[in-house]
Amino acid sequence: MTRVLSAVAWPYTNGPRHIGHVAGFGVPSDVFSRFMRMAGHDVLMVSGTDEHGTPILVLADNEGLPARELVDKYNQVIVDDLCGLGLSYDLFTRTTTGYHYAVVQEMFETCRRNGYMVEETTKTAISPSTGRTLPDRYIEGTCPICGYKEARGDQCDNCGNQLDPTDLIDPRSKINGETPEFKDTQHWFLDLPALAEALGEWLDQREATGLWRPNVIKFSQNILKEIRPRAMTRDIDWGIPVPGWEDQPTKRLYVWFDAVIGYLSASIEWARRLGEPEKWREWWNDAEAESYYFMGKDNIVFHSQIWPAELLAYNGKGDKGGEPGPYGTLNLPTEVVSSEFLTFGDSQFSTSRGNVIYVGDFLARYGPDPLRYYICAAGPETSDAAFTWADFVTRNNSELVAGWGNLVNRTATMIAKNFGEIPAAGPLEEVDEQVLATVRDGFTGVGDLIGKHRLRAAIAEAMRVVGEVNKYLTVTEPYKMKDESQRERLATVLHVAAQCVSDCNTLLSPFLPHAANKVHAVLGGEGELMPMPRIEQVDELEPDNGAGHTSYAVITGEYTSTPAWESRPVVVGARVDKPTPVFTKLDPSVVEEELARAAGEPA
RNA sequence: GGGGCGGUAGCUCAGUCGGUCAGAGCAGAGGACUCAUAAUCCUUGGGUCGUGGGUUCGAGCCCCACCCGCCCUACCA
Repeated sequence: MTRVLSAVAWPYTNGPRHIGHVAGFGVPSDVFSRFMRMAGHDVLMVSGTDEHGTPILVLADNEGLPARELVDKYNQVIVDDLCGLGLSYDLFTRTTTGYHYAVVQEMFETCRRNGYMVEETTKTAISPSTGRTLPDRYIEGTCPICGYKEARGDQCDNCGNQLDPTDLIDPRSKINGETPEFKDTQHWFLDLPALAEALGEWLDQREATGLWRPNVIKFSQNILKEIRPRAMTRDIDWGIPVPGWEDQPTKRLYVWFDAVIGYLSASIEWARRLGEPEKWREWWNDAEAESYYFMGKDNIVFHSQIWPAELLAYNGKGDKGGEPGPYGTLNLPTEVVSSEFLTFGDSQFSTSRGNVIYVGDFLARYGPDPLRYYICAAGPETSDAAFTWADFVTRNNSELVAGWGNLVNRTATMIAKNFGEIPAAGPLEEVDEQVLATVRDGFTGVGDLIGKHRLRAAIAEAMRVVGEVNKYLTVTEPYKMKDESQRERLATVLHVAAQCVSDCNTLLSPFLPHAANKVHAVLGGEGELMPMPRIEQVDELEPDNGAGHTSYAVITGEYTSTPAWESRPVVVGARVDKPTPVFTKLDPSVVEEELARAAGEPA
């Protein structure tokens, strides 16, 4: 048994999440976490919404809402969506809690005490009307090199040259068109160069495991070459106050500094709510514990560089030495599991262009498991993957419904018709032994692949096993055994089939937990096979220290009843009625409907 | 501009150390069967492995150049 931290990327509360988001971090992390629990490991799965940063303020202005109300609104939507997908978080919280603030401030202070936070003066663009930092990307102007009128502050999209916002001719804010002011400002910088050697050693060690996806490890090592100090504070009035700068309300911690600390603060919050406030340490201080971080590729730098650098600084493990703070020596990531991007046809999902499929809409129309299946079978695991409605319908109908759903249905129908309960088996023939062995071997094959985060291959292997069981029924032809003399053989074949369906259901349960519960019931099982998360309203633990909530919704759950990753004998005599289909076949017309909907036409 | 990833059958993608690697699933075609949501099972896969060079006895797999797509480059997974 190993303690496994499943650290799942924190969705940003600037809108509802689309299916590309959950394809990147959500479903893969849940499949892995569910599997690891089944394999007997002690999993702690944490995440939450990431609610600070300039984009929130810009959007709040646009929507005419205070930032706090805006993040409350989208936090609620995201919580509903992720819980609806069945993502089995132990705690899904948020960054605007007093508890998170306290942990972030402690991390900051210890990093600073250890010498890894350096105060520097820089020139930054400020919005004169709001006094906020104007990030380079929010500034545009005329490119001094090619004369392109809409060059961004950080780069000209026309000639490709990297720019400094102060170089732009006629710079203006993309938010409101005003001319930014460039002025000197004080900020705390994380001294990444002083941590570079330790980071490099850690990455080399990680590379040696051979487990990281090659693009992630290579990218991470590469960005180490040009490492520079990075500002961990901002001129903004939305975020976590900077310790020591409480008298300057327009200085806050950089959103990414605090967001990654969420993995730690959520773990501590979880333990505290459990009533065992030190229990989180089993995942963070024990060097034997493992931690897996799930995200999209645009987040790699924050998880393979910034976050480990913060941890090393906290642990006092960089060039400047130092001592860990009260949280002790914290574990660095075992593995950074990054997905590529799911695209919508040929282009990226884009909320602003309306080229988007929201998780909530998808769940309402098709339910969680068809989406989970699609993401596992065709998701952006090692390269960008294109979602199309036609492909979704095809995979749903010809793989999920016709392959797996049909096997469940035909097996249960024959049992219901002939026995009404799972019959006891007579003597097994070779064909029976073979199919049972094939299914049992599936646990090794599928499990290894999930452990390596190869979900596409894993679910394909599980579906191959399903195909073997379908073949078994075709070969043994139980539906032809109508004579009384064949009754024992019929019972044997159907018993074996039921056993295989049950085992296939276990094999597929990390991917399709909702369907797993239905199949479990079809075979006369009692209760829930796979535990599900729930939404719970909780009280703020540090009401005086946070962003003003007194209570908020979290996703949590009780997962100790998770079944083991192994074949479990079916219960002879368990009642089996004529089943209703577990999966729904989709009419091909939904492709047209969805395309019309995307085009903004009434469906 | 710099860095990264990718371009393999109609579609979506596998191809670890260079030598049965030219593959899988789906779609299509033919056949069998009927328990099942017309589902299942069997048979059927000549695609210049983006382009042009190079290294090698031998290259999707290594090197060079080029074309195309995507991502990162201080705040959209």
